[in-house]
Amino acid sequence: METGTKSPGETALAPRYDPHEVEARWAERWAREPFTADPHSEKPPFCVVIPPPNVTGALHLGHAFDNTIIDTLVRYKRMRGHETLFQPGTDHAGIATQVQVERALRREGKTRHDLGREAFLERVWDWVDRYGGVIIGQLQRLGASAAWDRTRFTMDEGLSAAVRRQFVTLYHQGKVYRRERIVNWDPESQTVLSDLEVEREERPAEMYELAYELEGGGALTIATVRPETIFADVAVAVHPEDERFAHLVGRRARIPLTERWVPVIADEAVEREFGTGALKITPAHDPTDFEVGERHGLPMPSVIDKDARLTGDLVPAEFRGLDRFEARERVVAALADAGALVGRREHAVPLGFSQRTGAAVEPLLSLQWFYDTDEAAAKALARVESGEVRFVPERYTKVAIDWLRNLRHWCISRQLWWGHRIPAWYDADGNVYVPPADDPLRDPTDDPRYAGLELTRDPDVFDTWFSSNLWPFSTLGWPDRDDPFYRKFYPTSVLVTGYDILSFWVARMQIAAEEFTGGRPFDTVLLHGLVLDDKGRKMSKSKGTGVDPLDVIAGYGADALRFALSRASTGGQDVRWDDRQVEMGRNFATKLWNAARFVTLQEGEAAPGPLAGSPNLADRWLLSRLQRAVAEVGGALEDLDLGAANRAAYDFVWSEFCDWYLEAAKAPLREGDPHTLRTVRHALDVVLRLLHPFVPFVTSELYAALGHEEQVALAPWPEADEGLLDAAAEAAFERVKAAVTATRSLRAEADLPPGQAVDVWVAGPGAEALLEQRALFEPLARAALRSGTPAGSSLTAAMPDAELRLPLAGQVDVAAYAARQRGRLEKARAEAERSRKKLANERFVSGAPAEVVAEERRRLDEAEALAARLEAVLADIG
RNA sequence: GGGCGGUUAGCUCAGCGGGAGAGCGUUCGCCUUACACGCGAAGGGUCGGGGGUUCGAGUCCCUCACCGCCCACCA
Repeated sequence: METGTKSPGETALAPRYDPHEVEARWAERWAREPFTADPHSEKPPFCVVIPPPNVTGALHLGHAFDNTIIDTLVRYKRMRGHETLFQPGTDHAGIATQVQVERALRREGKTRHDLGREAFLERVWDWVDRYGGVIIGQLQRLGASAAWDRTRFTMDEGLSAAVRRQFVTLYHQGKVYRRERIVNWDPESQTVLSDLEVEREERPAEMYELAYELEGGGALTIATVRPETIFADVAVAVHPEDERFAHLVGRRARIPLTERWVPVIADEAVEREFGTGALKITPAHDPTDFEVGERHGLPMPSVIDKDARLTGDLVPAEFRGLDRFEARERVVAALADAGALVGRREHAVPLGFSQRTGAAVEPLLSLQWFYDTDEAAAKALARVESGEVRFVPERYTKVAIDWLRNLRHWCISRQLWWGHRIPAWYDADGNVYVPPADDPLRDPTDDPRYAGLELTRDPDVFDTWFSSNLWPFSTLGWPDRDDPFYRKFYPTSVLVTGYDILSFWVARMQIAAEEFTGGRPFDTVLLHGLVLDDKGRKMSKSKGTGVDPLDVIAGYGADALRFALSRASTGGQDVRWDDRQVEMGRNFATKLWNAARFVTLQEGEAAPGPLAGSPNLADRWLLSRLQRAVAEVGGALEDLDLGAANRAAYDFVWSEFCDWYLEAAKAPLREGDPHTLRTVRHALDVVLRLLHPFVPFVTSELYAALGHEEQVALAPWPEADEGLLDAAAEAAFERVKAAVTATRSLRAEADLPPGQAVDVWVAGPGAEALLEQRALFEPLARAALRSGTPAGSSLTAAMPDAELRLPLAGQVDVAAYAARQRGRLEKARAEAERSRKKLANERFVSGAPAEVVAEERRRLDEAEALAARLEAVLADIG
């Protein structure tokens, strides 16, 4: 590739960095030559599967967050010598995709029923073909170093077969069963939903008190928020220990507006304190009532249909066919007329709404497929409790445990067309036929044993999550356990996702892994927060509060976006969107570009031989600091703390490498110092590798510009070299830095133009050491360093071991200067006083660690020396 | 009703047991031949309130307040 063959001097780096051209070029390369994984490699594996985005969706910030974190880790591990597999792919997203296509159809004035199942599915597949590649391209633009040659889709042949095997196996194990139970019905999308797909929200409503006439006289008043369902009542319940009603249990009550008499029963589910203490039991339309009905063996008539309208013979003709909300008003009016309505008041009730359509969910009795996950969940739970599966941040361990403990049977069938069709067939009598366990792909209609039977296939499909739960192993070749990828990369290393789908996806993957792989699907779960809008609310497309990552990339570049996201990933905290963080990333990429540009502009021969022992203090300081930075960044990445890694890398590169080292290197480089040239080039090389996981594009371009044939993504992570650590050089350089900073302050206080040549006089015990580093000091301070004290008046900067004096020239605001010095003196005195007090405390001296006490003594000395010098300075001013 | 997170400089956030940091913004200087998406200097915080543990507490414990999220079958 042409970008890989440039050598320094061959093509100068552009004076201004343009991320768009550079990023587009590298993204295109990584798409064309993906980072393939070798399952036969001897290297240790590191595998992360992408949380599969909706195949027809567009990249949003949640995806950008997932993939930035994943890719940063994967790039790091790759450089660290792991065989990495970033497994990409997409999800068919059953209900979401079907709703999209139905919406498009509606614009043509059609419904899916006008087309019929087959034609509709063709439309969906067209849709997938048309939009299906879009999000993959967007992920590539983000710089995801995934194995694009292995891209999977949950409706692929292989993955579909895996889903089918899952169902068939579970069916024959008796864990999957078909039953009539109360379910969450979405009347808008006309399908059942799992409990997780229902969002609870409190809504203002009314609670009605209704009097049920008792057999033999009197009445029992019950409380309800759903008076329109009274026609499906099969009992009235009170608490077994409620003496107010004990005598009524066993008698019968008449449902108002009807002539039906139902028993008064006693059940613990009734709250004595709530409402009137009596409850109507409507098993077909309330989950609690359903359980009560089961306990008491009550009939379960339904009066609401799948369009949420009142239906059936039990409903008086005048209400039949009415929508549930309209019916409520009419029934309430009728109840009032009949004198049965004895009270009504405002009462907030938690209502269920479909996560997808927003429609109010209707609890209905319905025949559906359920999955009993208890056994597998218990195994998964044990692995979480033992720490075999680790959660980061750790607090989510408890959330995961709670969730695995309190699982209810999962409704896996959906009345949709788009998805994996349930491989179950029925005969005329309703008997179920499922493929044999050892041949799950064989339809019962092709099974000679059932020849002659009239079998119809279940029209329903599976919940989307009933395929994505297999993702960590279905993408690696399962059910073929001999697939080299499955053998090499399973279980996967880290699962990265937002905490909001912990229960939807993470727990279900663990359960599926227990069922089919007999173990954990991943070692570690790294959960990140949600990206919130600038006001701290969840981003929402419908409210228009969303930020489009593609706009961000267009405006600032993908490196900038990645920088902002990795920096923001601390402790699973939510991220409030802030353009300034992205700007920071853009500026950083540009800074790096310019630093590299400076380095590549240096001509000459670098010194050969080892780096250690450079005669130049700045070189030794930088090499030592570089070691620490590499260790810190690597350590933070090993801890999965990307925010800390990002900060450490940023701080080192900007504040130390650029601000101090490159500035300090300028003078030696001007004189052709081969040691400094070598150090500068080496340091840049290391810096590019250090930063590559965070800002892959700009580092790739620059690394190539340094003349490397191999791309930086495949270069080794910087080697730790303890021999380059040099505490003495660090301390000595810090003293020079302090003197330079003090001199610059003097300059600013004296209001001297930066161009003006000045002398600075140094006196005191530290003078000698500074004079030795004159060559380093002078260009940084832009001042000539002289020994001793100047004649005439001067501004003085006091350091603990020396004074720096700048001769006064012209008018200076001495009063303001003196005030500042007094402020410093006060501060120094206060610090000295604090240290003195502390050291006078016997319990501190004996109780605290020796090095802390020693540090305190050092501080005291320093503060006292500084105070003394400041006093002298102030005395001079008068 | 349970559980969790947050409250640190004007803004957005790091720091989570040894004397408060960053970016942006503000003030003052600078086109100092890598970089004005920049350089230098400066100002700015009793780390939400109260109590406790400790030689020492943004940092650990308790408590209160406010903001936010998750879970939950009082109709």
